[in-house]
Amino acid sequence: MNTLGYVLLSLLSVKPYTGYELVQIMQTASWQAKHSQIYPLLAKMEQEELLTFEHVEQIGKPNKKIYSISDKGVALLKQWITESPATPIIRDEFLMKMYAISLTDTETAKRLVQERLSTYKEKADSREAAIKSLEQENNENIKDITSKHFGRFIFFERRLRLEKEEISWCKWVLSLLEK
Amino acid sequence: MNTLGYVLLSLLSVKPYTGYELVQIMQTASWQAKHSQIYPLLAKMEQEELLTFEHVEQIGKPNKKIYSISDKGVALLKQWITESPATPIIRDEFLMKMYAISLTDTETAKRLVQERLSTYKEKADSREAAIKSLEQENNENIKDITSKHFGRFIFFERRLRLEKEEISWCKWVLSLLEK
DNA sequence: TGCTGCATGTAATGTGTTACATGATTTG
DNA sequence: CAAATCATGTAACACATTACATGCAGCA
Repeated sequence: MNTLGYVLLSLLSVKPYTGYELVQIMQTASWQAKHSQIYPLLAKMEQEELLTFEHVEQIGKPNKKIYSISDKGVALLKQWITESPATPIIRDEFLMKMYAISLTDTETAKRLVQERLSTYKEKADSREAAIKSLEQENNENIKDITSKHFGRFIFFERRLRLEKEEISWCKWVLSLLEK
Repeated sequence: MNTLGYVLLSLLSVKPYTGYELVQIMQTASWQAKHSQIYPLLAKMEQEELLTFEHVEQIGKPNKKIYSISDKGVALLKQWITESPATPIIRDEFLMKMYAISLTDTETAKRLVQERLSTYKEKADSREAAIKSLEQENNENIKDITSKHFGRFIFFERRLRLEKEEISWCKWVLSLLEK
């Protein structure tokens, strides 16, 4: 089992999802993968009895498979969580462009930072909405580790803070570029 | 040419480096790569005349090749910078573990967050040192885009802010776990 | 009528990691 | 005396992306 497998287990530990949904969720999470990687892996994990799936026939839409984590999957996931994580991998093209930004003119620099700012404003907005709905849907105390939603709460909060930080950095750089 | 190639060009646009040094720099940058990927690519880029290298014989140490960016390389890099960057890729095992943290006990959770906190404290410290030395080595105004060091300055600053944010989030989570 | 969303899957290709290989010098 | 640092390189393997493939519904 590779890390992606454990990531899928983590997501499915909250509730059952289709492969299609997992792709969407991962886009705004801290691990990305394309459907071509996810579908075969889900099938493999189902064969290894870490997951089960339910076939759902639909009208007007393609049929789907809803995957759930098994007891064996939960046990494996629990064990993985306790192990020390590998150092995060970041591949940020934009930031590498900033590294050599003096090669370009101020206008291009401003445009790039402005684009980045807009992107992250949108991201932060939808993240805030996600946190709010998580809070509203659960009257219980999600700020307690015993809550089923605690993990997602601190996770979303982490991502939101990153996004806000990005926005504040962009504004700071723009102010330097205005001079 | 793939993105890694452009990343190497970005780093070499500041000053010449050996492949070995590039690996070290990239570890704390926003793109990581192993030497097994870098050495063949540098050779290929040299053949395409984007880079030149100087053979340096050493005593007591292995000989080395110091790579410099060529005019052709600079032109290609400039063009790349102006293009809209791809969305960043994040693979953060730790955060994905946090997603499912309620499966584990409070002590394990604390340990994981504490480890993360320590790692990022160290990172932030060395980052601060790097910024200070960049400021001190250059009396000129590095906060101006015309400065050759402006790019690295805003880049380092970005990374430092991320690292500080991580520390503050860790402390926040630990405070929630203490309850 | 062409595009997007829903939903799954495979094949070919490209990128990245681990392992193999070498060898002197310094540090614990 | 073992491990780490410097320094480069290749080969095998694992992981990830792009492209190919299908098909209905709703929207502009």
